[in-house]
Amino acid sequence: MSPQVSEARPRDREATRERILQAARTLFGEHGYERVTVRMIAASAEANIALVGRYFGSKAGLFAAVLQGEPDLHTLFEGDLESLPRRLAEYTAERMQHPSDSPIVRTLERFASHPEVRDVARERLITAVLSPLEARLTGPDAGARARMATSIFLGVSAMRRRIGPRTPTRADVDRLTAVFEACLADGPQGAVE
Amino acid sequence: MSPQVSEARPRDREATRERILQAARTLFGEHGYERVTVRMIAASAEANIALVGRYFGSKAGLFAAVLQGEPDLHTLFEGDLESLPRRLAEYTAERMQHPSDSPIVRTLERFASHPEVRDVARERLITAVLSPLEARLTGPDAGARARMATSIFLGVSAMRRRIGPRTPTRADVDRLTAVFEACLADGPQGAVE
DNA sequence: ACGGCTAGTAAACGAGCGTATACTCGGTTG
DNA sequence: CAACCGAGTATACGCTCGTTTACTAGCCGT
Repeated sequence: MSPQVSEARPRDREATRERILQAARTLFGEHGYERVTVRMIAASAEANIALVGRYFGSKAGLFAAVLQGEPDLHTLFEGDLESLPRRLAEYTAERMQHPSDSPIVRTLERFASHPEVRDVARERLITAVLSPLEARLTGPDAGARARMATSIFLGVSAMRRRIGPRTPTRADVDRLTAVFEACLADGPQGAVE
Repeated sequence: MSPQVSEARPRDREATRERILQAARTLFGEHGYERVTVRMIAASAEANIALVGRYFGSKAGLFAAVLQGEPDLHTLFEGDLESLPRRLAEYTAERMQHPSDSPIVRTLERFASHPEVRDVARERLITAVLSPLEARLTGPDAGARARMATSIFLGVSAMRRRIGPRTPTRADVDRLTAVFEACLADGPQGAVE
């Protein structure tokens, strides 16, 4: 028998850890925390179940590691302020089309009620989305406006996936832009009237 | 010993069924489908676990019965069209303050990925919220506008509860009103510019 | 060549889940 | 009073979960 029957993997702690992390990233983003089992992750990573506990302590620890490793959305909030609503709208629309992109956002969208997980996800949401967005805003109530925009930013796509996974049209993006303008405007009542 | 030691309940099939249904309504609304166990429901209703299966077939059947029994939101969408955005905004804001109200909405907000449950919840969401709202709209893209408004309507409060359960201020409601106006307007680009 | 460290494995643990079964017992009916 | 129907009960089944334990086997320094 030739030795490449099963293509034995070299023993590499760091590479295995990374495979598990990547599998968890994908699966958590796809199905959410509670619906993904440690066995699913291990199978997807082609690693032994026990290694998840060994390298990350627990399932919640692995989830935290996933969130830690995800890049921030800073670049989305940078650039000129005037076109920020449209950038948010386009990013939101894109997430509707390619739901497997951006596992962190999908994970945050559906992070559930597991107490252990809720706190770490909440903190991550604040540092990755809410705070950088708020930092860009001027005028009164910047915190409240950023909070509402974040809610729409994440909440819309979480719901949209449920009530009709249509690909957003140009008009949808335009409307979404108007929505973000209305909620980010620094006037006393936003874009109303 | 007086006979009221444990205040033995009279045997009443319909009353017991109703106690289970009410307990499920509350718990599902509070914690979502997956996080509520049949045992929790039975304990809360002070009924035997087996009765849940007897009266509702299964946990998913009980969930469906809860959704069936909840009243529609028709009244919210009735009335004059001009003030509809504000009514939506105020209702959304109220749900942020009193999250235990309206179990159906909370349930729909967080209905998860259980296939059995997703379909019934989706259908209920469409008939209770999306369709009546769409029926009120005129102009082109009424379906798309109603879909986006529904997404915001449910998604915002679902997210808001995560990133900061503050009671909405007057300015928040105003901003939310502007948001709904922007997304419900029948112009080509809503309220923008 | 050969211990020893360690990545990786196999298997089981205890707990909790939804569900199903066999039973008890109170109230009504003949 | 006795037979019976059905509401309510106690309990266990089969399963999956996250986690842990005891073990195997490859690589390295000497």
